[in-house]
Amino acid sequence: MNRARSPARGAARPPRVRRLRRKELPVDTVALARFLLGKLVVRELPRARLVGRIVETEAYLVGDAACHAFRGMTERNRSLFRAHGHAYVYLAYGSSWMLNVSGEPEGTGAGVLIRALEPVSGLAAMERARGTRERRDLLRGPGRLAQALAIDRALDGTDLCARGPVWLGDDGADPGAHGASVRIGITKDAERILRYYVRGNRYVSGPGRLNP
DNA sequence: AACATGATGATCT
DNA sequence: GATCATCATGTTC
Repeated sequence: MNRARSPARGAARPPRVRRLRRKELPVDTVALARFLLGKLVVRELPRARLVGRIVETEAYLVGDAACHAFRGMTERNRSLFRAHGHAYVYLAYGSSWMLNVSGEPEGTGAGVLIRALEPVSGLAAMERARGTRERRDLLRGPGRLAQALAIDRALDGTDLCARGPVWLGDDGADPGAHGASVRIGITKDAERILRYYVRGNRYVSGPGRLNP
């Protein structure tokens, strides 16, 4: 591999990452969507640890027609009803896996879609999984990040606050200023301002007009 | 029939 | 390099 392309140029060791505890997560889906900006998604693979910083999220709420749980629990959306901090992974458009974090107490269906990550470490494995070395395209977009991190249905229901194949971390980095907009790619309840992103971050997805 | 998308190619800078 | 329009895709209800 070409070490010159590593993002950790000049770093003697990777930054220390602390796993988030469930009681640290807001028990409110909107609050969680904002809280997660700047935090880390850590994917443990047999040969590598892949890490990305969350730079874009969307909240899907109780009573929200765009939320998969809107019409009640089904076999697919079951994980959305787990206690906050569990993974809900589903297939969109027949080909893209979506990673969500459940956001309410057990029995209530709502969650946060992780829409984009900034690459932090494990870039070589991400490049292999994505079939490109274009850094900006590795994790920008919910389907791309799932592909880069080898996230699929096998991870649905995973406790993201426990030791396991994928979890949420914090390295103490300043999350930076947040922006908000309508959500991307939906038709129902499309006017609600429930998308959050890190202002000025190059790895945020979506059209420029939504990222002022 | 709808759908929480991405790759591609055209066009502009 | 950025942005935009187009369409392939197959699960889910």
